[in-house]
Amino acid sequence: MHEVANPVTTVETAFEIVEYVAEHDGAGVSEIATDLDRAKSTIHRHLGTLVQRGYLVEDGGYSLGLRFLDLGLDARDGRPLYHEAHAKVDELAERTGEKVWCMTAENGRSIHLHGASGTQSVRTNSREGDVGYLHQHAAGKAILAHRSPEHVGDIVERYGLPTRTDDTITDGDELFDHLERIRERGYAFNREESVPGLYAVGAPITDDRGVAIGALSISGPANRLAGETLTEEFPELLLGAVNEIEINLSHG
Amino acid sequence: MHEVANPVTTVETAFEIVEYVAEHDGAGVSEIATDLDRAKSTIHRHLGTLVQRGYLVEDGGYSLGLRFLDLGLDARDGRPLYHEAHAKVDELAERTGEKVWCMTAENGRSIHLHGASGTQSVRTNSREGDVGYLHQHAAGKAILAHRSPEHVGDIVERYGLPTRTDDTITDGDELFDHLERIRERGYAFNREESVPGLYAVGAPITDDRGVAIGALSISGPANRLAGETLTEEFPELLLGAVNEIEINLSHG
DNA sequence: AATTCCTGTTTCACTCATGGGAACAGAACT
DNA sequence: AGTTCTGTTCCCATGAGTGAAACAGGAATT
Repeated sequence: MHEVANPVTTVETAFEIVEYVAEHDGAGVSEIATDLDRAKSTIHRHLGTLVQRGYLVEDGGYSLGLRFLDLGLDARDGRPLYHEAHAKVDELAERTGEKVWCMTAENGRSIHLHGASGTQSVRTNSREGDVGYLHQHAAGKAILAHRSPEHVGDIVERYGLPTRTDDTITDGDELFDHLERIRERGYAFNREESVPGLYAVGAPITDDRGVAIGALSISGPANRLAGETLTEEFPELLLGAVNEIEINLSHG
Repeated sequence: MHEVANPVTTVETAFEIVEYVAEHDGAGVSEIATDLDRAKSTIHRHLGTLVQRGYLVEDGGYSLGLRFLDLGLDARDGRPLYHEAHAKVDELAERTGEKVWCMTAENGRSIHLHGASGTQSVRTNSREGDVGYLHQHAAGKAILAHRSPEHVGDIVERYGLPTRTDDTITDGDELFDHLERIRERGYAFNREESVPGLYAVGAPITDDRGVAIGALSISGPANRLAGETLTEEFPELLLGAVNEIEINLSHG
């Protein structure tokens, strides 16, 4: 997994602070110092520099600055996948009435790129930009199935297989078995592996070399995604959409 | 403007690198090193740590990581203004057919929070998350008009009054005159001060104490935003929308 | 095929900046 | 007035970031 030899520790603490503020909006110097186990003076100085650059704002407690929004949208808009998948995701959501996501992978984690809700979509607590684990959902497994075994092994080694429900895959061998079948089948299922009562289908978006660069998924309540809807109708819709996206990406 | 005494310089260089990559997508170690005038080894080590944390990705050249998207959307969703203004902006765009923006200020700079296009909107190159100068547009001036003169003075001192068109305000006294009139009038105009041929109206969104926390603006081609449309109709629409937003913010 | 000129990588001293401790001030509450 | 938080500032020691140089690998040149 190519560990970094000498990380710049000062930068790491800076981002630890940023990430702490992200999770504890409105935190103050003392609170951050005690929770991160650093001297108040250290935190104070870091906060000052981060504020000056616009990455944090202070208003009786520190919060994330909108500087991140600029960079974040820049990052998103830099991915052709986002642009190509956007309309297709919306279309699938309208057609199926369910929740549809375009996801991608980065650093061995899954990232929600764009989602659309149909008329009867379940309300999940997922949000664009959310970071998750690839082995926990249909889209992520579809991606893993189309990556090299070494790559998958590295990811498992790096993050483990954290559990979310009783049905989350927690065993490495089991995961590889799943991926094998997903590769043969062409798409992945998720039966309550991430959220109880939630089923999903996911299909990979691959590049010219057959490596997955992302995936689309349709998810909904288990009772509605039953029988041929789950095993025939939705997979077919996904494969059609995915195919179009792949063509547009290799373009044109 | 409360300068930071001792900035953490290592963190500053880290963000210099991040910002460089944002503007030069796909840049490499050598390029960054020469342009930022640092040793290659330094850049190399910084890039490594930033990649490991997910803030950059490497794929034959470095790019912004989607980690920023997560933080950026977090920052955006943390602002009540964004949520309250969202629907109103969409509504105004549909009703007027023009481009409507909700903007806010941070660190003395303007930030595009949410925009909506009407049926005949001009295509501007503005994007959500974009950072700009407050004195250059209607929304920004509306905000400045409802901030303390000292605060405005600090901002002018910090960033100057950069020009964009022949009509951009470049003189401090002139700016304060404008703000005076905007304060009396209740809304601001922008006649080709940011983009040639583009007119706009902006109205401030203030808190309980009368301090501006953001603004709405409607912009369109000068020929269409003429006469009473600019001076009567749109200001009235804006003031109505702004008023509702203010009520919801102080809530409720 | 050999050479050149790019990359990116690694190593290693040196120095400077980071980090922590402690002293300080100001607010909020008792 | 006293207590206990908060955030701020100073300063010193040390540990970490920086840069120079040497290195390796690839691409494009000859």
